[in-house]
Amino acid sequence: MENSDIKKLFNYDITNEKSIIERAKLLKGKSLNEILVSSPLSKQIINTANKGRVGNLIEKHWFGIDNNNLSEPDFKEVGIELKVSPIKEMKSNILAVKERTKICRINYQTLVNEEWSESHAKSKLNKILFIFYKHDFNKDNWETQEILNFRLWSLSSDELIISSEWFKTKDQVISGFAHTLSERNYQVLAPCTSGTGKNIAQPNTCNQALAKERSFALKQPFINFLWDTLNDSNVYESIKDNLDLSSNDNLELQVLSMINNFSGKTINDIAKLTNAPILSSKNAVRSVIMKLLGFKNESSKIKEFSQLGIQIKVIPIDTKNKTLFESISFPAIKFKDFAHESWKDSGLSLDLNKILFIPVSRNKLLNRDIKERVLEKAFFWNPSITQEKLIKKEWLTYQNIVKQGVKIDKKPQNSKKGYVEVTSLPKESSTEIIHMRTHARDSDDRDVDQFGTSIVKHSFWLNKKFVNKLIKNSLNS
DNA sequence: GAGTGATCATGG
DNA sequence: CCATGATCACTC
Repeated sequence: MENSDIKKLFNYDITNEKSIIERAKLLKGKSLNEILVSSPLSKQIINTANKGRVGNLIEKHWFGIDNNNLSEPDFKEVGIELKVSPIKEMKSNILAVKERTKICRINYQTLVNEEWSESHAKSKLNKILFIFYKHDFNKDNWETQEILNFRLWSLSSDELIISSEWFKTKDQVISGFAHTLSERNYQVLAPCTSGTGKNIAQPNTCNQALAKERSFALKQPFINFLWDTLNDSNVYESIKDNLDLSSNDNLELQVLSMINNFSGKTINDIAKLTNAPILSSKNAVRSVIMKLLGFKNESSKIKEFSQLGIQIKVIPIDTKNKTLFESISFPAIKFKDFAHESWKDSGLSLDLNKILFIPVSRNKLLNRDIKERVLEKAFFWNPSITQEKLIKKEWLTYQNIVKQGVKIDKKPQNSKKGYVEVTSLPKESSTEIIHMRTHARDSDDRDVDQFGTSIVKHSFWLNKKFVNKLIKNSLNS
């Protein structure tokens, strides 16, 4: 279609950034069906099996751009690439980006000769117009999915980390190890498997090893940060600014050394040294740590941790044995959603992406006072390849049971209701790393599964024994 | 005292 | 009020 035709039919100037943004603004609140209905083009049957369907629909029926597989940006005159990103409801009231955003396919043969400034990836990354829509996994509701918001993002602010990860991928391909690439070794721009999953040839390999087909993708936490700051950017503070760091490379080490400088001290001592108030709430310890890390507001979110998908867990341990009192919980799942999730995009997979554990010890019997608790040695953890495989296996076991329908028996016991509900879900003792367990206000705080069965709210927990091993390893290292 | 389902308590 | 971090409490 000619640009002049686009102007006539779609009422905006495809060669002008402002005009494109004005057009994008009108998308807010519209359902996919409304977009189709308002389209000046003839409708076609949408193939709901096509993963690019939402993007294609918006490109074609809202912006008048023909679907293509050219390697130039969608709005080529202004160098803007259009990406749609599904938003899912993680827990009530909290909306988050569902998955990574694919940028472009990696061509191993040509990548090795590319320069960053002229690369295929950079041409797609320079400027991206993200369009966020509310995802519905039920295909029958496909057309009612609604556009929530949009954001124009420029590479410049994050080019350092993104280009360095592009080079990291390139270097590995140059050295003939494209077959050992893994998304897990990257923080923002990652080579993730894509396409049909088949294995293809790579240059420079010495044993003819085939590599999986991959694409560059911006990882979920990074996109989620862009989404989250649309709504309220004030809740974030930068830890790099607070600690005066120059790059992401040593972020973790710097954070650790900052915290571990104070290990062995009581919360009271630390609060005094950092001029932090001690709150009466359960996150009192966390608040003190935030002050220690230089945060002005102890309830701020940490910008870089959000972008990199790192979360902090302050974990109570016993002074003597340095072991957990309890397993560690994550937010409650929603049974209906859990039955439909894929492991990679699951809530748990994101929660386990990377964790900063901050153990705080107390005497099991005597010491109830938060002030007297002692900061122990903090450490980062993310699942190793072996651990992740096991976690995924255990997660799938739970998912399969939920898919079939959880069985619930009432067993008499001396509780409020006179019985406890025993489910067919595996217990902690029969798993190694994670288990599922009730997580509710009380036994009337319930969820409903896809069969209409009422069940007490549950969440995933990290097994006590497993985390105890992590603590031990950290103390011995 | 480990294991497991139930429940408390705070702050947003 | 509700989600969640934290912990309780009953049974074996």
